[in-house]
Amino acid sequence: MPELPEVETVRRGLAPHVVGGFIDDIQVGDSKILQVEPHRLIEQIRGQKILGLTRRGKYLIFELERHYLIFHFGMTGQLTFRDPNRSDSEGFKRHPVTGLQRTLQHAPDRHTHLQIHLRQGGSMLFRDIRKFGKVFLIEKGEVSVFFERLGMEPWTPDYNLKAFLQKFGNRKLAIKSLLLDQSFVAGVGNIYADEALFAAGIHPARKVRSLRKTEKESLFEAILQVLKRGIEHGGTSFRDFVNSDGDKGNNQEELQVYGRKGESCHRCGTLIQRIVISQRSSSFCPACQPRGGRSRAGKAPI
DNA sequence: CGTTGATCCTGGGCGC
DNA sequence: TGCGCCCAGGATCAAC
Repeated sequence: MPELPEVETVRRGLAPHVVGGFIDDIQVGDSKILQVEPHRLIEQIRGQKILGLTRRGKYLIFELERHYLIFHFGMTGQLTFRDPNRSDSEGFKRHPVTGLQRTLQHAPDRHTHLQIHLRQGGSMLFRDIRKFGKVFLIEKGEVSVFFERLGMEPWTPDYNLKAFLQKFGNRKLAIKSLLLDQSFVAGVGNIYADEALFAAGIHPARKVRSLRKTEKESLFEAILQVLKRGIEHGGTSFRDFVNSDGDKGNNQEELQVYGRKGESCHRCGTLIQRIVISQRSSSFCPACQPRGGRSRAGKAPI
């Protein structure tokens, strides 16, 4: 579940290796993940210079001369840099405690669906076990249409309290579902949605229309806070996430509720519960995030 | 229009 | 030990 902090972690790790470089050979494994004809992709990007590497929500964007090459990691997508001057690690390593499947720099395997070799040496490997990831190639002029349905981007002028409050409307769905909607705030997924709701003291099943203004304001800040912490800790490696070096992040150690069902709340000791909202698991502290809300909006704990 | 549910996919964990 | 079953879920699309 690479969300905004994980994609940003990959972006930061990859940029120094690839920006300014030229694309040489391209190898395609399972073309299912490609949203462009394989031969067209190869034709169009071979020889192109990588002018920049940016991010929008959960999308990683390579700026080429005439195109944008765009990655979405889905559930298990990994984009790593393979340095020819470093040796590959042998297969995959299992973390002794977390059981996390991990690897440092690795050679392509059966889950590696795209290899982009660079002229100066080195290559980018896109690996995706569940193949929910996608690779797009679009003309530069198409970029605004491509992202037109994406919502506010954190840390840009678009992400402001006034716009945030307006997006709520008088809707009936659960706040958790709204947070997962990429047309609301771009980049928030299941992990950071649960973490933000905990930080704001809001029960995930609360209806959007029932939230007080003070609660919405808390959530506005909480989203920024949990995303920032996620980036600072190199992303959350709950299962498959690895950074551009093939190494895991550290933010899983910082999680307050996600994946902590049955464990004690770090803030009050109550056991963390898990419920399902719109087919998605939601973890929360029943004491810190009361179903009926609070008499006064809780300030972010931690 | 708003909202929910099915769908894609594979590995891991569990029960028997 | 091995098999079958179920779960995880981002985005999209169909259906209510």
